Amino acid sequence: MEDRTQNGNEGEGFRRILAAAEKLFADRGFDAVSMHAIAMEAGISKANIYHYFPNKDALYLAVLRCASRGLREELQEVVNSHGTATEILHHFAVSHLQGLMNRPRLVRLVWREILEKGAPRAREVAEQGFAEIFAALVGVLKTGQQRGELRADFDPAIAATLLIGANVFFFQSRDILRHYPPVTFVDSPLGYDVSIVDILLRGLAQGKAAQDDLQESVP
Amino acid sequence: MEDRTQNGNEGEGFRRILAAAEKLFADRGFDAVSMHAIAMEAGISKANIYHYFPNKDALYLAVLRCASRGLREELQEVVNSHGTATEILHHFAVSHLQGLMNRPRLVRLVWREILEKGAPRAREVAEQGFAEIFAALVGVLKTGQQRGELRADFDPAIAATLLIGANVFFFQSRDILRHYPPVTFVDSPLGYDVSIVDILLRGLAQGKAAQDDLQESVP
DNA sequence: GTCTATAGATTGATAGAC
DNA sequence: GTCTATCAATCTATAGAC
Repeated sequence: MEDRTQNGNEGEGFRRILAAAEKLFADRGFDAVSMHAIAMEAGISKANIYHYFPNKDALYLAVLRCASRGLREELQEVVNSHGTATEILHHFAVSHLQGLMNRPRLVRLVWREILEKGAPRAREVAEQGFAEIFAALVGVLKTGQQRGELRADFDPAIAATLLIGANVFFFQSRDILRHYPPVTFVDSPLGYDVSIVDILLRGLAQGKAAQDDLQESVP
Repeated sequence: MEDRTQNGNEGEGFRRILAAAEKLFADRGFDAVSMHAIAMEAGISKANIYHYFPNKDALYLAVLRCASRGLREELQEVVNSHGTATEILHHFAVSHLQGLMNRPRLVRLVWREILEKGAPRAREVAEQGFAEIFAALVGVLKTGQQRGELRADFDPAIAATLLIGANVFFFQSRDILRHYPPVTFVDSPLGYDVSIVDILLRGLAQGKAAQDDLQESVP
C-alpha cells in the first residue's frame, strides 16, 4: 500500500483515474461523484480503481495532493525575484491570477474543501497551499515597508488579503460577472490585475496628497 | 402543491425542516445530506418531509430562496442613504461584511452553488442575490465619480469587485487565516473593513501625489 | 492489471394506517 | 400532519477468474 503519488512510476491507468477523478470531483464535489462515474470517465472498470486506491477518500486525497503540486514552486520563484516591492507586487499579482486560471480544477477543489464544515477530508492540504501563498505575499509587502517604498502604517496581512482576495474572487465569480452588463474585464485577467494593483499601490504607496484628502473621514 | 415559501402560514414542522436542511446543506453540500439526516436534525420522520416538499431538489431550492431574503433589502437601504460617496462606501462595506457574518449558512450555500459546474440546482437564485449587491455598489462608485469625489479614470466595476471580493474572501478564509501568525484582524471584521476601505479610498480618491509617485511604473 | 459478478448498506421516494 | 414499512435504485467495496 505504498503512496504512489510521491514517485513517478505510476503507469497509464493510474494517471487516467487521477485525471478523471480530478475533473469530476472539481465539477460536482466529493459526494456527487460515484466510483462508477470515475471509472466510466477514465474508461476502465470500477473495480480497477480499487487496485490503485484503497477507498474513495484516499483517491480524493491523492487528487488534491497531486493537483496542488506546481503552483507553490511557481509563486516562490516570483517572490524571490529581484526588484522594487512595486515591481514584485505587479509580478506576483499577475502570476498568482494566471496560476489560478491555469488550474481551475485545483482552485475549485480547494475552495470546496474550505467551504466544508461537516467532514473536512483534505483540509490540511487546502490550508497548506493557501498559507504558503499568503505568507509569500506578506513577505513582499513587509520588505516594501522596510525599504520605505510603501507606507509603514498599514497591516501587510490585510493588504495581502485584499490582493489575494481580489484574485480569488475574480476567479470564482467571473462566470457570473460575465452576464452583468457594466463588467467588461472578465476576459482579460491581465488587464484586471494591472488595474487592481494600480488601485492598491496608490493606496499603499508613500504619498501625502491622497492622505490629506482623507484626513476628515479617516481620523 | 402551493409554494409555501411565499406566504406566512407555514406551521411549526415546516420551519423545523427548513432550518435543519439549511444547516446541513450549508455544512456538507446537497449530495452529502440525506433526507434521513434532515429528518433526524428536524426531529421528525423522513416521510413527513415529503408532505411539505415534493422532492429533495424542491427542498433545497426553498432553503436557498428562504435564506436569501433579507440581505437584499438591508443593503438597498444603505445604498440609498444620503452622504458623500466616501461615507456611503464605508457604510456599505461594513454593512455588507456584517450581512455576510450574520448569515454564514446563506453565504456558504450560495458559494457552493457558484462552484458547481456539474448540476447547478439553484444557480439563478445565487446569481440574482450576487448581481443585486454588485450593481448597488457600482452605483455608489459611479455617483462618487460624477461628483468629482473619486477619480474618473478607474473602472467602477473593478473597484466594486475589489471591495466585495475583500469581504467575501475575508468571510470564506477567516478560519484558515486565524491559524496564521501574522494575521491579527480575524476577530474584528469591523476593524478589517475600516482598514481595507481606507486603503481602497486612498487609491480611488482624487489626489495627485500618490499618482505622480507611480507614473514611472504605471504608464 | 483488468475484468465480471455480487454482497451489504444507504439512498430518494411511496403506500397506507392513524 | 405524522407516522411505520417498504420499494427499487444506487452506492462503496470485495471476491475471484483471467
